[in-house]
Amino acid sequence: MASDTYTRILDTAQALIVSRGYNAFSYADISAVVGVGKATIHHHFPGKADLAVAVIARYRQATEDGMGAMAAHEPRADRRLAGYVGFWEQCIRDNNAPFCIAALLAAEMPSLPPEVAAQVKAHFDELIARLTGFIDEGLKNGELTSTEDAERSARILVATVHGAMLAARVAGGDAELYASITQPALKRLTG
Amino acid sequence: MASDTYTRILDTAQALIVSRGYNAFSYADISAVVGVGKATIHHHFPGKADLAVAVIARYRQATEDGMGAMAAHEPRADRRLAGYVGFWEQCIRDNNAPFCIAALLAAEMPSLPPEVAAQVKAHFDELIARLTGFIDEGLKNGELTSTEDAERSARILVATVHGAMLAARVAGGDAELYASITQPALKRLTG
DNA sequence: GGATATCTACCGACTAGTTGGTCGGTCGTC
DNA sequence: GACGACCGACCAACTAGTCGGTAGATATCC
Repeated sequence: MASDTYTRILDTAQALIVSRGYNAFSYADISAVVGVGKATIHHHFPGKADLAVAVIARYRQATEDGMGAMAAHEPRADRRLAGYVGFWEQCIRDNNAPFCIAALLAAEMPSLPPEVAAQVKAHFDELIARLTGFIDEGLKNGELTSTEDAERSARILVATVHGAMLAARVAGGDAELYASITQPALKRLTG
Repeated sequence: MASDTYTRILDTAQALIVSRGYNAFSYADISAVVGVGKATIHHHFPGKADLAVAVIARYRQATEDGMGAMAAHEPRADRRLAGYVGFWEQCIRDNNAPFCIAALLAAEMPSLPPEVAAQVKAHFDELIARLTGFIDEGLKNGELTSTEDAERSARILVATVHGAMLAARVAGGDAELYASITQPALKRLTG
């Protein structure tokens, strides 16, 4: 069972990565926030890469859980996509985790330890696969329309969402700007 | 007149930032590549932030020059947009500077020195303004069509381009993937 | 049931290496 | 002789990571 300290280290690391990326957070930062010795962090996560991998692995799981719940409880494809896009709008609005950790790490890709890079790639693949599934269903039952195939539509949607996150971040966390970019992208699929 | 060393420091810093971001490049890295003492870099650029600002300022100028040239020599709006989108496709394909420096720094925004952050914001504003101009012209003379206004169309295009860069980077520099995401976004405007 | 061994969580103190940055000084040129 | 370009040596602060050790819980053996 995951101890309290273990979880708090993960939480803090995640928050720090979201705001600074992989290269600009340190064990000392986490140590100060959690109120625990640096050595303790090494006890739970031997190296920095291990810590980052654990953070992304948990993030991937949470994403999969969220997507799975949506697949189970929301039958309409258009609402599923709106749920994905809207989730991030809310995150930016609440300023809690206003950026997709994987998108941030994607930018740092060339300087990432290989294990971390592999997790980032895995997240992208899973995310695209999930959304491709949603869109594919929607195209077949007529809830969605697109001139592109499902996978390409998914990739375009994700790219737009990530690009909109960047724009919102540059604008100081502007959720309206994010929405004004992503809503048309959504509407193009939902018709 | 900009000395040779001065320019080579800028070039190297730019390349390093493109591949690693602001936080993960050091004076020592540049020193090793350029073959000049660390103190020399400080002589030309007193602080790290000064260096980064100089890199982005030069990048902004180059962008403005490129956009200005396009405005002067390419009368058709659709070809102007294709020029912008295609420029990055070529960069990814050649693997020379396969990422927009400002998009990368945008991700690191919260951990950037204020002067650097200001430059990033300025680049985004200029880029949007230029593309908005192109699109506005195109909509008026019928070369382009869109259900959105010019500025929003520009923001959507830029977001898609930046998101596609991320996707291509995760996929190990896949220019085809970049193109497969950006081409439909372009076609939506050029009809 | 009491002594003993083991395990996990945790810590202070340390290390070797790196970070951005400073200093005094040397060289060649105008 | 002033000036810009440049350098080696240095600095304090920070980096990830190591080490030996402690406190407390849990299990094991007699």
